[in-house]
Amino acid sequence: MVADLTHEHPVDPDRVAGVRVRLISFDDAGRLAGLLGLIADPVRSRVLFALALVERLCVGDLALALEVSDDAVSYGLRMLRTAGLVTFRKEGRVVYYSLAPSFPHALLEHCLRELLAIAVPDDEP
Amino acid sequence: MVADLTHEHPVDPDRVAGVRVRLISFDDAGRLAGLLGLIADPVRSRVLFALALVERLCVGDLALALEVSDDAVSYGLRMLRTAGLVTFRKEGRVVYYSLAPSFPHALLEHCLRELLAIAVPDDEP
DNA sequence: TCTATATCCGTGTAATAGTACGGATATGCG
DNA sequence: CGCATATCCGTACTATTACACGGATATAGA
Repeated sequence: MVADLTHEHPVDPDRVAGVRVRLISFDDAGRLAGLLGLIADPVRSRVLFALALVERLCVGDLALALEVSDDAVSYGLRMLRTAGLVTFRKEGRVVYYSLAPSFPHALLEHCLRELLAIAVPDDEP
Repeated sequence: MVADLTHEHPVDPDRVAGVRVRLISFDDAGRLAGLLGLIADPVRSRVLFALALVERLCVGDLALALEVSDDAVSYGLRMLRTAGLVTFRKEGRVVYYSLAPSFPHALLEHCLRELLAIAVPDDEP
């Protein structure tokens, strides 16, 4: 039978109802996913880690430090600053980026390190 | 000039060097991104929240609770269980899913709620 | 002023991801 | 035993994404 017509009646109505009232909305989940998706990228997460380590860096130096192309860094920074996660200050022809003041510094540093520890042991082959 | 040939010399060699030695590797960042990317999805994050709320649910009930298709839930669960974030137990023809024992329950619950609070205020238009 | 540098941006593209669809499998029920 | 249900899986389609490329802009220095 067609996939979406199955399971008309809940197997466990109580739990379903419990989830229905307490679960975050699809919109909120979308926003959360947007933020997480922003960090869920090797270049961007390393940019954030790098900025957390040394406070500020310009685009070219970030590219050198991460060993990726200027374009990749520039693209990543554009998304991060559009989301308000980083700020920049132009000094002459150099643009220095830093973590935004509102950036959840300790939180992310902590969470990401923990998640990293979880991620290392086993991986999907 | 071509984008990737610019910025041959670091503007701030000390900071670049500092980042180079202390930054997480591209591989680690990839694994981290993989894990984050897994959660960075409206369906999957809500699946995780739902399972955290009511302990266990079968596929069809999850679909009902989240108001998405069976297929979407099934697909999401497949990735989550491939990554070891959820476990399942087959009872008759029903498959019940739960968060894996090793799941960073409190950590994620905490982090995601915090991130959600950050994500709500402003959004990219 | 003229040239080189640092960065940004628009466009194109290749890879990837999410999901619907159709079918397969297994289990329980009458 | 046969039918309905719950779930999984392979395939196809679509949307999205990350990035390179070429060019534009601004600034510093000669």
